[in-house]
Amino acid sequence: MATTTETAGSNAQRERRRRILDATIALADTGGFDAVQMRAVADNADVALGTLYRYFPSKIHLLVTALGREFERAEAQSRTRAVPGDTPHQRVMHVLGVTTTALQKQPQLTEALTRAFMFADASVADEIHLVGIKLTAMITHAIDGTDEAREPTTEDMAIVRVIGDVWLSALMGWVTGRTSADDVTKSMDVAVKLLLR
Amino acid sequence: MATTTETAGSNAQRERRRRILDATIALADTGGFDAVQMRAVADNADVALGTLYRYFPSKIHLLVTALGREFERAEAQSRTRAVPGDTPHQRVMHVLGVTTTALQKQPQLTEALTRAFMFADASVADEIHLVGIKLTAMITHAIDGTDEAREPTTEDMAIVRVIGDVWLSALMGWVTGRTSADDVTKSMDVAVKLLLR
DNA sequence: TCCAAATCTAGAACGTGTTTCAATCATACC
DNA sequence: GGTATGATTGAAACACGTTCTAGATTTGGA
Repeated sequence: MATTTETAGSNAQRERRRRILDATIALADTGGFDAVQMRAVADNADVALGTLYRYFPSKIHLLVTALGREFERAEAQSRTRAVPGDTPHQRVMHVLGVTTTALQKQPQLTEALTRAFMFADASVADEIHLVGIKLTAMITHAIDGTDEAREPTTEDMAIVRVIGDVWLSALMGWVTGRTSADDVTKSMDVAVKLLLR
Repeated sequence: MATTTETAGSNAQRERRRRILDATIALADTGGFDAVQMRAVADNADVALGTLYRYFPSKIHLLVTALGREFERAEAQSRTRAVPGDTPHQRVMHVLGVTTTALQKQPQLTEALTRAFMFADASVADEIHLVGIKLTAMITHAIDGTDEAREPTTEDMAIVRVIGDVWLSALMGWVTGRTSADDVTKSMDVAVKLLLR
């Protein structure tokens, strides 16, 4: 793999970067989007405010990058095992259900990361794209069900895109307190039923 | 109709409210979300900052209310005529196409209103709900195609919900500069094809 | 018409994201 | 080892959403 942002720079720099992202996640987990204050992140990560801004040009970049790291972790884990369920619908719902449950356990963190994702503009396109790829991989893997990666068809990809859209929208409703976590699962179920038939 | 927020208060108050919303739209149309600064809105509407906050408790409330007003206008207009097209798919795409074209002509305004919608939390639930109702009405009317309103089936409503979700997601990609307006139309087309078959 | 209550105004002030700057520190190269 | 270059620090300053206050104005009822 080519040298990416994660592995660039000196040891000390990689350490700083890790501390910053750890502090970000910790603060987000405690108090959500509003608790991720740049001064607090800098303090907790033991770097100066200016340094924080040298590593991440905005709060949104910071949070979306943190989201990418979490997503990467989740997707890597999901990749290791086959998804239970007899039909694509069941398997997709299984993955979505597991994920939703996980998100429910850390509502503040979910709120912070989702808000950042929604607010991100073109300057964060790369990080957003990474998240999209990971999500697509997870759902495609679920439709497939096997350990082996298969080349998804055009229709598969379209379906996955729509599922991702519905998911984001449902998540948005949940993190903004307009709907319940149950509603997320329900609307996913309806959408998946419509799409995988 | 019961006395709603729009018609409550004295003449002078209704006038102030209208001036505020007009100033909001004008600023949004010029410079998008960032240009809608509370001090600028107050100045342009000839009210004090404190008064602005008495009418709308936050910038998000202000923008989402303005969005509701615009949506109401659009839906009222769409209600007056039958939608052209021979199939539900064609008719829905016609409505979405017309709407997307309209939004493209005022990209800054679209950006401001969409961002506000995405950022809105539970305290704006009423205004959000109004927008949802209007959108649902427009798409249901398009599926139907006739002048007469028909009671939508459960499946209709589910489909309309999913279409709305995909639309929001596509719009989000567009207003944040990650995708083109063409992409919006394309992804709507794919989603509608998947759903209305 | 007059008064009490509500509303409006002008402006200061606060919090947090972001920028800037001078001084200090670390690193790489001679 | 010495030095140039870049990174880091600490702190101040700015922008904009939001809150607050004291006084002026408007409104609605007696």
